[in-house]
Order: sequence, then structure tokens, then C-alpha cells
Amino acid sequence: MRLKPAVASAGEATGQEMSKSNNVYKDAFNRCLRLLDESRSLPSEPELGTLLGVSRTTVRSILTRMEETGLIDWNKRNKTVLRAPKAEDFFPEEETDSLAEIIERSFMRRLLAGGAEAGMQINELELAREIGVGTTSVREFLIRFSRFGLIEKRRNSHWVLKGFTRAFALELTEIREMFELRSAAAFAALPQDSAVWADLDRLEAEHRKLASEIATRFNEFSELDERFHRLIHRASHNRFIVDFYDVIAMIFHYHYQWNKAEERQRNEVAIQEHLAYIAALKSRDPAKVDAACRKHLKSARQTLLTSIPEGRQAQPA
Amino acid sequence: MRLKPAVASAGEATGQEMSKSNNVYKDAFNRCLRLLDESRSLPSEPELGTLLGVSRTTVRSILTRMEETGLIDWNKRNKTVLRAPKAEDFFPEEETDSLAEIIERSFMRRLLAGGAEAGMQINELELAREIGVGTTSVREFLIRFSRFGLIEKRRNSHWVLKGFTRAFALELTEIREMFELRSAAAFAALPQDSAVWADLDRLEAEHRKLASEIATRFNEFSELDERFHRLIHRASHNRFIVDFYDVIAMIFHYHYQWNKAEERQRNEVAIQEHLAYIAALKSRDPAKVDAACRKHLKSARQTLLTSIPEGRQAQPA
DNA sequence: AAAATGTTTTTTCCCGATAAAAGACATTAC
DNA sequence: GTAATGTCTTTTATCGGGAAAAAACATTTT
Repeated sequence: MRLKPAVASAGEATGQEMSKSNNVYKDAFNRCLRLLDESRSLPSEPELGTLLGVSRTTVRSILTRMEETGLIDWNKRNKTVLRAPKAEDFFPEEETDSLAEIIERSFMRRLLAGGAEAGMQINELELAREIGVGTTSVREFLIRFSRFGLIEKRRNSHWVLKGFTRAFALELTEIREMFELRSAAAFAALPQDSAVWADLDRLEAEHRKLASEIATRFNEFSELDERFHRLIHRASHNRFIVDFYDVIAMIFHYHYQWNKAEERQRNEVAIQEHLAYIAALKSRDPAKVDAACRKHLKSARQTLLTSIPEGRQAQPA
Repeated sequence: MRLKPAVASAGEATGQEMSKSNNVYKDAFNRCLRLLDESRSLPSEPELGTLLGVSRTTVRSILTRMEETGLIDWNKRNKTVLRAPKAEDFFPEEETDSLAEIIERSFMRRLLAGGAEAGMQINELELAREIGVGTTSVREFLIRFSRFGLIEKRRNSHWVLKGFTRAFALELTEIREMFELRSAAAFAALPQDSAVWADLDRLEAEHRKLASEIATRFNEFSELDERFHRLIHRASHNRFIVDFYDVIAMIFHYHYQWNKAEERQRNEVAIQEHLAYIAALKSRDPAKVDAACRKHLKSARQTLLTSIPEGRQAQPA
């Protein structure tokens, strides 16, 4: 007799005090559904686990539910697909987000929605209540978030908002330019047989494809942008440089979501700059690399700066 | 009637479940004791609060205990000192540390004590049990500590130790050199009427004094070293550069504690390098500044590297 | 009335508990 | 005997609660 795993039924019953949401399971379930119509039979449990990036425990919960809802027939190693997944089979998207993601989104919305002036206090308890989560999760989020340089902790007391100001953008881009120029130089100096050149070729092809279909796919650029810059930063072989790209990626992610003005044109320009940058890297000429990198970073900085209102300035501490 | 504040008596009664230690109170109490023998009368509560860096609530708890133990006579605004503090009046030093400090020390001891190989898993629950604290505090510590680049989180799973390796030291010093060269250049370019020049003069005097008494005070150098470099980094006016010094300071702090070999000679050399560096800054000649800064950073890197055994290397991920 | 003291409320820090998820061990199937 | 499945244990993620500490409010003193 196979017992129904606890994880599959969480949150379905009435008002128990929930300590942890099963979003990992729900997200993996949805992703597993998309795998279903491709192949008519499912691989082994450990294989599925690697594929979905979850443990076997979660895989078994997924299979249990798939069997219950008539999606598959499951008997030990035999997992035959019975029908294609329907829209109702999926869990709602909003239930697949982790708490950290929910808190981050909520926090960034407040931050960018205005009214978030520099110097303002951040109250853990209030934030937790407004978002509807426990204080521990909010605390952990704020600690993690603090490395982005937008908030600061007063010992034994509240957090202080430093504000998404022009000064912040300038400080951020200053470091970015230092790091990327160095990484690009290191990239160009990599031996010809390094695997990165193949990665670069692949990215170049993706850029050309996107450029040719820019009219309909311009919003796919930011994801490509991140992959391209991360590839370059990795050439530095320096964890602090690589990790710093998290800060840049976070800022640009929310910045792009917030400021859609002239998005298509901006991305079109950026793609061309990337292609020139890629060509310079392939030439392996340090001077050309430096010039192409500088040019692109300058326009990236300009894009970020124009989206920040002039008026807002950080208060002197 | 004045009720005895709850904060003053915490931990004194028997086995209640303690949720928060009163180390802030105990530490401030000890510091307040040292203030006692200087003046014969204590300032107002708000003033004491600013002086000790704690709230009035804590100040009142301190005064309450001081009255109880016959140290002062307290009647509203009148706080007359009755006797000089004795050794027994002080709380034990180990009770004045915050949980975060306790966890950090304990964690760093393990890390540096050897047997902490790269790739090793870090178990929150185990760490918490061994140190004798709750899991929440350990989690928060690990999140805060992760920015030092020595550990990394596997989503929904354990932390992985990256190890205090030669690679780590090289990556750290690479960034340090980039940041400090830039900060030093910015420093030298500061207008003559900037307040930093006076700060620099004061630090120079302290260096000369320490140099002349090096035989007995060589162990006071690391504190001076940190203040000197932080002053320079602040000239960058970049929060990421300033914040990065936290990483350097942490590493050097524990490194110094661990590796006392030739401490006196190392510090003597460093003081001379600092004095040359200071002279270069005062000359405001960019080339001289660059040279002096490079020279000092090179020997600092060397010091750090020689203390890391050659054998230990990070595993390829 | 300004600044102190006295009192009450709110927030931070930290623990223990619990469900989700991972991981380890035992058993079965090929 | 290797690799899967079946079962049990441990760890992580999160919540609510409670004492410490801060902060806000009320009252007195100079």
C-alpha cells in the first residue's frame, strides 16, 4: 500500500497553520506537465529529479498527483502517459513562487512606486503584516537584499532606505565598468581552445536571430543581455566580480519592468552594440575590446540614468 | 513607585525559556561603569543614551541596577556616584557579546582550525546545536556571511564551503587593489580644504607614535591599519567600494588572530609603507600615490598569501 | 516652554515547533 | 550487482510567541 505523501495535499485542507508552502512541488509539477506531451513515457524517479532540479521525494509527490488526476498510469517503473495536460491541470502561477520572490517583488514595487524617499525607515513587522508573511522571512530577505546597497541596518533598530537615486546608479555603474572592462580583457586573452568561444558563437547567433525578429521579440532581449554579460564576467575568474553581476542584474531587471519607454529602440541599439562587442572579442585585439566595451557600457549607463528623476537625491547622512 | 524594569532581571531567575539575551544591557552597563570613576555625577538619561549608543529604556535599566548595587544614589535628575566600581560589579565579558558575534567567532574558528576542506557541506541544524543557539540565528548569520565569498547556498538545501584557499586570497586582493588604487587617486584629488587632510594628519601622527613604541605596542597596528584604509576608501564616494572593505577587514582580522608569526616585523614594515603612502597622498602627485599604494598592497597580498598553505586548492565546481 | 523623567506601546531578536523538501537507508526488480 | 522503487530520517523554510530593547507618549521639573 502506498500512502499519499503529505507534501501533495498541503494547503488543501481547512485552516491549518501553514509553516511552509509547497511551491517547490507545485512549480516542479507544472514544469513536469510541460514535459508530458513531448514523450509518451516518463523516465525513472532519480532522472526526473535531476531534470526538474528537485529531490525524489518531490518527484514522487508529483507522480502521485499525476496518477490521481488521470494524467499517467503509474506502476513502479512503468509511467505511461494517458492524456495530454489541460489548462486546469496546472497549478496557478502565483502559487509557484517562493516566499523570497514574493517578498522581493512586493518590496521592489514599493521602492519604485515612488513615495519611497531616501532616509525613510523600514519596519520589519509592518512589512511582514502588509505582505502577509512571518517576520523571519522578511528579516532574511532584508539581510540578503542589503548587499545591493539600497538599504542599511541600524544596529538593534530599524533599516534605513538609501533610495534608488542618481548617486546609486552612478556608483553601481562605476563598479560595473571597472569589472566588465577587466573581464572583457581577460576574455579576449583566453586561449583559442577554450569553451567560451563556442558559447560566444552561440550567443552571437542568438543576437542575430533576435535582431532579425526584433519587431515581435524585442522584449526577449533583457534575458539575452544577462546571459551575454554573465559569460564575459565569468572570464574574470573572480567570485566577487561574478557575484557583483547579481546586483546589476537585479537593478536592470526591475528597471526594465518599470521603464518601458522606447524599449524596442533601446534594445535594437543594444543588440548592435553587443554584436560589435562580440566582434571585438573575437578579434582578440585588446584596444578594440576596450573601445567596444566602453561604448556599450556608456549607453547602458545613459539608459539607466535617464530613467531616474533628476530631483531625487540621497540625503547626506 | 518605580517598578523594576524587566530587562534588568532577565536570566537571573530559574530555567525560563530565553528568547533574547540582554547583552546590549550588560555591555552598556560595563561601559557605563568605566564612565563612573571619571566624573562624580551622571548626565541626564537621554545624554547617557547617546553616549552609550543605547535607548533610554536600557539606560534606565542600567541606572536601576547601579542604584541596587549601591554604586549610585538615584533620585530623578540626581545621580550621584557613591563609590568606585569594583571588579565584581562588571558583567562577565562573555555575556556582553551579541549572538551574531558568538556565532561568527565559533564559525571562523572551525573554518580556520583546519579540517574545513573546500566542498564540505554546512548543516544549519548541526551548527546551531553545536554552538547552542537557535537555527534562525545561524541561518541569518550564514546569509550575512555569504557576501564574503566563502560559502554558497544550494537552493532548498545545504550551504557549501568554498574554503579559505589561495584562489580566494588572490580574488580578494585583486578587487582590493582595483578599489584602493582608485580610491587613493580620488583621495589625492580632493580639494585642499577637505576635512580628510586633517584626518590624514592625525593618522600620520598616530603612525609615528606607534612606530616609536613598536616594541611594546606592535599588536595595536591592525586597528590603525583598518582606520587608515577605510579613510582612503571613503574618498571613492562609492558605497560598493566602502562596503567591500568589510570583506577585507573581516579576513585580515581573523588572519591576524590566526597567524602571529613575525607579527612585529610585519607591522613595522607596514607602518613604514603607510608613512610613505601618506607622504605620497600629501604630495598629491598621482604617479607617486599610485606607486606607494601599489607597493603597500603588494606586500599586504604577500603577507596574506604566505599564511595560506600551498596545498589547499578549491575543487573545480 | 524646553528638557527632563515616568509610563506605555511597538519593534527587534531569538527560540521552539511544524510542514515541506531533501537525503539516507532498505528492499525489490531487472 | 546495479539501479530502480519503497520507507524512514534529517534538514530546511517558515510561523507564532515572548523577552529585550527601542520608540512613542504623558507627565513632571526647572
